Amino acid sequence: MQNLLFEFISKYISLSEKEKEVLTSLDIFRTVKKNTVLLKEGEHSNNGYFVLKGCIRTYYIIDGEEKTTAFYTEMEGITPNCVLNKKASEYYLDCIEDSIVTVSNPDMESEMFQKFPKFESLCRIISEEHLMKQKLDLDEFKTTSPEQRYLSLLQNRPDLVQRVPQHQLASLIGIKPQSLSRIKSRILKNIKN
Amino acid sequence: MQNLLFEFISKYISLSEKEKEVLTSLDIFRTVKKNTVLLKEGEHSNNGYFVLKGCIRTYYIIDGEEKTTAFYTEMEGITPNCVLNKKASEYYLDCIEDSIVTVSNPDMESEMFQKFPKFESLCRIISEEHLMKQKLDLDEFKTTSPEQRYLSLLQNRPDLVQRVPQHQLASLIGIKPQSLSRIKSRILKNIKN
DNA sequence: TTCTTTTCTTAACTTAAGTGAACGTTTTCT
DNA sequence: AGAAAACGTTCACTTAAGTTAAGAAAAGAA
Repeated sequence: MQNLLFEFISKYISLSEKEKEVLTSLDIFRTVKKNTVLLKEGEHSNNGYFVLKGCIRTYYIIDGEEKTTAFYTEMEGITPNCVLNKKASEYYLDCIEDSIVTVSNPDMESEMFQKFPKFESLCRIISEEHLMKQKLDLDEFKTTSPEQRYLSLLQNRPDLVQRVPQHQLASLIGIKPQSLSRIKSRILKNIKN
Repeated sequence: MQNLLFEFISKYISLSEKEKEVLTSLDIFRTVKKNTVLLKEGEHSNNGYFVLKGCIRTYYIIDGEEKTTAFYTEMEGITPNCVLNKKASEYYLDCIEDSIVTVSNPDMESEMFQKFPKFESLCRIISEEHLMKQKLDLDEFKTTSPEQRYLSLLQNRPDLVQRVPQHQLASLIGIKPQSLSRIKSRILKNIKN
């Protein structure tokens, strides 16, 4: 399992054996069962996660309704809001598949940054990269229709369309499950003609 | 003008006189006239900007139509996509007011990081903070209606509603100018009753 | 200033998403 | 295995955004 993490990191910086040992010694790997809730609205957690296998979802409960806003799958990391701003979490995190993740917190981070400044570079670069992607995602959302967003999901995240319940997918593209059903049949109809 | 920048930075890290001098010596301050286009679709630029005064806008041209996706005002920074991914820019940047900005590029950055590792911490922290905000923005967009988004703008960015053309605001919340007009009159009507 | 262009609003009509309900299917639980 | 819950789809109806067009107001250029 470590190797997956090392491979990921090595895309950004090179790791010495010493550094790998320190990382391993932190004992950060956890297996999490499907449907486990990792974070609830209102909680103050310090845990950040990195998905090695499986899928984690973020969702809000607004007017009693679940609103799914993101999925994190293999080689994606999540630092919940409440870890950074020290406020109560506004959303939930749960595991929608049996998963293997790493769990870390800001104290471990600062310790690593002090021992190996390289890790702070790693985190800066990854943050900047994610920030860039996140902005593009918002831009895409602002400039496209629900149907276009569904087609783009089919293109760019075909795995998600398969592994995730449709009503959560609908939420992800900002519509109701009934509308997603309608969009699908509209697309099918247009293909046939 | 420097002082504005130093004040901003001092919210994150403390700056010695030496460091301030080095920053000043970089000669990064520029004034930019209203309507100046700072970046065009297809260009490869290395310039990042930080707005000291004024307003910069990002927009796409999709099917011949301008789609505004963001505004950057006082004390906000922009590192265009193309600087990080080294690909042709997908969007435009322009100045919608006479502005004062700093201009920097990755080379200057790495030089600063080497001379003063503190600056890399600064950039990591700011990146993480922005990433958090950006995710919240996307979550809000996914979970709200255009009308709610407009009301939230009135609340959270009343300055923008004043200083920005309405058709660009409409685009920002993902609708057409006609729909924004409609939403405004709907809101007015509801207040009266 | 005057002319031109851009911006904002309103209106009528079209299109697509929201809503509430029904129903068959799948999954989950015991 | 059997009952219950959750899920996905379809339908009829409602609501809101898109479209096209027109006209008034504001901003910018000559």
